Amino acid sequence: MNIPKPTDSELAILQELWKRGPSTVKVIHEALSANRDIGYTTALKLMQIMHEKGLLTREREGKTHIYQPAVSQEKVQKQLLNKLVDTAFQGSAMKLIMQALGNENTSTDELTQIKSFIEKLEGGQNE
Amino acid sequence: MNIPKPTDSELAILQELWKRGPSTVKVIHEALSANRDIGYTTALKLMQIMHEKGLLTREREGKTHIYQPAVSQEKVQKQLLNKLVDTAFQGSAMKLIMQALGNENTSTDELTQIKSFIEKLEGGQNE
DNA sequence: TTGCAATTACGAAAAGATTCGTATATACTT
DNA sequence: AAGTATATACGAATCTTTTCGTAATTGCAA
Repeated sequence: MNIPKPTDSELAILQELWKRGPSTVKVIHEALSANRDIGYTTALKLMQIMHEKGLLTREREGKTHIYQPAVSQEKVQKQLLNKLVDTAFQGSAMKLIMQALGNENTSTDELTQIKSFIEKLEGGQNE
Repeated sequence: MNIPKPTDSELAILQELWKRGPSTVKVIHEALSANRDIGYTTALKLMQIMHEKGLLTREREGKTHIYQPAVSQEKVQKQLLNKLVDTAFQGSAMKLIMQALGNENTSTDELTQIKSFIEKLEGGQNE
């Protein structure tokens, strides 16, 4: 069984949960409010829907619910990345990587990190 | 004035136009039909909307319209990539690149290409 | 010019996402 | 036990995207 692709709002909520760990609607609502105007019940409803969809798990704790991501950050990143590669880069991860490298000024330090990561990959891939 | 972010359907149409060059609705509809069920007037409407939004230009040619992308593929790729970096990778292009590298099996050949691209970047960035 | 086939224009329905108001439930305080 | 504050549940309005049916237009062929 596969998880559905999260919408933009849902992704924002997942980000907060990955960052903060298990949280109440109240906490997430406050976090989202820092970035944009959003009513409490809007946040609540979104999280309820995400729970129905299987994106979040929850547990009762007294009168509130404690929510948690039901999916790992890595898995969702992978999902969104693959989709972008398919729809915008003709399925070529390399094209995407080149664009990403060219886009912003990645620091020389980061470039070095990436390079050594590639070298590690090259080592493992020789068979 | 900035172009709006294309939706998924719109992106699919842009891809066809980038690939094929200026095309009629008929041609694009046929191309899309290869991948999914879509009515002719649906494709037409999408392209009309994209024209209104400024994503496509068009020109009358007898009784039909010839459509063209009004935005470059690279610009749209950049736009979508930046958005993904922001919303899913905490603004870190490096994280995204590492994920992309790890994800699929990029061929050793491609890895080499990427590495030499990085070296070129490093060269230019030392100042 | 009349008729036909292809194309466009338009409007509105359907589906999905986002928003929030109001009602209900819950636990704590007095 | 009653009152209060906080949280949840629910339903509906709104907005965006996708869909397509129907009507109008266009150019060509007879």
